Amino acid sequence: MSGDTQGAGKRSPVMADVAARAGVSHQTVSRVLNQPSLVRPSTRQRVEQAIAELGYRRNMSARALATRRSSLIGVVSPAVTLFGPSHMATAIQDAARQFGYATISATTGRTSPTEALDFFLTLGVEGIIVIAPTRQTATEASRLAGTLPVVAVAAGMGKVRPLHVVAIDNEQGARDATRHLIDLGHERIAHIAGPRDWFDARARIEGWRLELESAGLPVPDVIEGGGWGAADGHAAAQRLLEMADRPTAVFAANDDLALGAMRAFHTAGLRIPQDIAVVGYDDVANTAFYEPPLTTVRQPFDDLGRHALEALVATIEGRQPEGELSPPELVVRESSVGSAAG
Amino acid sequence: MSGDTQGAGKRSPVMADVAARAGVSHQTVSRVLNQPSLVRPSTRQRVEQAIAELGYRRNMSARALATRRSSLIGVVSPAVTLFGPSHMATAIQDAARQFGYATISATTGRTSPTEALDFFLTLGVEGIIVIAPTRQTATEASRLAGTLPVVAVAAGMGKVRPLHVVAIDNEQGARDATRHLIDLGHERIAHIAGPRDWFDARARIEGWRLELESAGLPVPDVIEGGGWGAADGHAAAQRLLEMADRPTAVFAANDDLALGAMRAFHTAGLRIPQDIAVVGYDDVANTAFYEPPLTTVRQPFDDLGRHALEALVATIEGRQPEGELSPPELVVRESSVGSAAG
DNA sequence: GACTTGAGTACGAATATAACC
DNA sequence: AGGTTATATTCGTACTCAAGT
Repeated sequence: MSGDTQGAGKRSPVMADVAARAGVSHQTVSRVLNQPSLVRPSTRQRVEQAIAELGYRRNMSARALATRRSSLIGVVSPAVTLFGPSHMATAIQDAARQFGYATISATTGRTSPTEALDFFLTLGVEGIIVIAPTRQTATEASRLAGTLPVVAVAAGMGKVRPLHVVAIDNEQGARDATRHLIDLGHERIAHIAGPRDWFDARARIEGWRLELESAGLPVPDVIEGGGWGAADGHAAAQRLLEMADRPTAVFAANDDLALGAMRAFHTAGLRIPQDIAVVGYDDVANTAFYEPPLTTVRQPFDDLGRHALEALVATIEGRQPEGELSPPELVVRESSVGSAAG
Repeated sequence: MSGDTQGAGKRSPVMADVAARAGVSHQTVSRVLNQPSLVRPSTRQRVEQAIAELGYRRNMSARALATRRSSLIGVVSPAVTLFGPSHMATAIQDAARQFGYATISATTGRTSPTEALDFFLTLGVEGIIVIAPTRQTATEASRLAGTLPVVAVAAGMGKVRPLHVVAIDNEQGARDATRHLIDLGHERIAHIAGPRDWFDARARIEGWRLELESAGLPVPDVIEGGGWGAADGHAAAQRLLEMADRPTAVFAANDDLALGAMRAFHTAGLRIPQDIAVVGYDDVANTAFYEPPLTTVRQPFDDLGRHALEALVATIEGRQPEGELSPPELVVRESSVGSAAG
């Protein structure tokens, strides 16, 4: 069973090959690559031509070994099926590329945190970004921070040394959503909450509560969604429908919960928003085509991801992280205001 | 500005440290790690203990340099916001981990194919998986295959040496969907197609057409969605509504198109499925909570991803790729059969 | 002395070869 | 011999230091 296997080409050229072709030492080639200004233009050009002709490419492993820098960053995130985390992961990846880093990702749930860390450390990542939606993951993240640079993305951690934390202001977004419903004249505004161990879920509950209180409105019991899925929203809405003093508006902790709730309302014969108004959170894809189009709060996930990466790079390079995050933004659609009503 | 920076700990232990602690040579340590059976149990145990005590961990860069194997695999995929590609990417990642590989991903669109390849080659990936939904990307993928092991995931490529191609049978899925509508008694069944340059889009058109023909039904003109988004489906549906002999059923090339179409139908006052039945494709998240719940075709993306990875690993190791793919599966919901109707 | 270039070695693990009990 | 362990070299790049113009 011998014979040519796919990809079994000739050995790729190394620095020495380039040096030989250009008639210089390998050291000069290295300098052309790393400190071009120190090389005489004519020599440099010869070397560059040799590089081009040979299709030479630096070997990252050797480079990493010599510089003790892998150019690798680890990203830990919860299940990628979730809109926020997956968007952030993409944003992080793009930003990393711009800074010359490649990202390796691990998913919480499939891989245990310890296992993921082990994987990352063996690969020699220079830093880790942890998308930490719960206290547990955040705690684990902060534990790592003693070992190597870590940035956590967590909605409600406050400052936790030695961890740098970036976060969107979920509380403000929730207040905006609730305020919107109050402004429309609603007085009984329910909240379908996400899993209580998520910072985001808690922050949205808090924002909803605070806004109701500041408007002098009653704060009903939170309706527990249990999870983040449409099925959870559907179940929660059914419980809501059985309440004595049924709310006239619902603020759901995310768009999936809202979608499930709307389905339950329709099945029960209620009209949205005439009989019950609905507001979601996240502005996931297609919310504009829900039945009816969903009013929701758009989150600057791209910003957040880029911000997290920049903070990590700053930390790796020993600088102080900076940068501003754009706030969440209410997107008004028909699920709260109707097609032509106010 | 000197002082301790986060993560600036002491240098991590190397093989020599382990060797010193265990009172052996670094060579013996290496053997304990790579060919334990060749080391006397008592020695092995001493070394293993030293490893544990020091928290020693192999340095991948050095290892990669010496073995000429990076344990890295590159994945090229279109925008991650798309359901199929992102699911597959996750499945690939999980499978890769099991085989001892880490995945690095690049997104078509943000990064040019050439640029992505360059990135991968510099990192020294051992192979590449290209999720190639269009002829263009597939062609680019096949071009790489001369350089290193490549597996393409493409819905309609057929066999293209030296490329190994894995694919789901989109045509069959489309036939199943169309058959379902025919069985329900529909005779005018329209198709809202995806972008024509996607293999998947073309295969679904073909399946729809073949099934109509084999049932002796007329094959109306394809309605071009243009893109894959709900907005595209919405626009396409509006054109459909203006048709003289309006269809009684619509098979959309994916769930987003179907969602947009349903929105347009509702706005036009049509009932689904009584006035017009709708079937989608993909079974994305939440389709069970659409208004009404959407009949669709579930694709085995996880299988496909794992399959692609296994094929790549086989190719890297010089074996012949094998394995079976599970077929697509029709998921019947109310958008085609109503809540209690037939 | 300013500017370029080259020789030699370190990085950390793997491995062929030799030495040991 | 046979089973273990040690020595020396290799992988490809970066960087210090010395030498050359």
